[in-house]
Amino acid sequence: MKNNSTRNFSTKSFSSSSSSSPRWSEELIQYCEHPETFSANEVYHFDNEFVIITDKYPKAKKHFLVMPRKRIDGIENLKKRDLGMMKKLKEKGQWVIESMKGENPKLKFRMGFHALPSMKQFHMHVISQDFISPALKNKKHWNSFTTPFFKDYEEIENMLKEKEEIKFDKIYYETLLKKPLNCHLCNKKDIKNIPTLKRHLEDHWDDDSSEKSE
DNA sequence: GTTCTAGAAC
DNA sequence: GTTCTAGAAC
Repeated sequence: MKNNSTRNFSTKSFSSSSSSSPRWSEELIQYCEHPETFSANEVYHFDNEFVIITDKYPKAKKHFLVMPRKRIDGIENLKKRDLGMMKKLKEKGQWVIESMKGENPKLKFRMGFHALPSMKQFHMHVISQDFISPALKNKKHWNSFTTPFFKDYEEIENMLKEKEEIKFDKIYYETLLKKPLNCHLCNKKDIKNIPTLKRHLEDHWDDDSSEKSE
């Protein structure tokens, strides 16, 4: 088998010939601009104002991104005037959660935002709290959803009501991502490594009790 | 955001 | 020797 590396013609003049941000960070934008071009597995729902996609690398059994189709670069570019959009965003999120709970009442959800998102285009995570998924692979993945790095919807809405700008300290929030692995359901702290954490999460899912002794 | 992989940890 | 993490990616 050959390493066919001869595909050098630059395809698709995407938005960033002058911008310095890498292409991968802009991947969400196409879902907002052309939701109709994606399969139902990728785009769960869309209308004129919002798109709901299934996360390409889900970190739990159910993991969606809910986004306004209007271009908003990131959480730091939210303004007070977006409070109306936010309320509808929340309703979209709640709608997905209800739908998923209909499929499996055992699922618990949070909806919210990363303090320091990697992807452009403002997006809200709707993620089930089992965190059982092959795509959850490292400490950063874990801590981004289980430490204060994850901001619940209500917190952001309240911040926006109080201040015109939302800004999180980069240094501080990056340190949160390096914290030890602690269980989000029981008092187990400093879990040895990711494979051990994954077994622990499976146990929680199986016996459905949020208090584990081990 | 992911992939890949060197070398740390076990 | 194998498992696991964490940093580079031009």
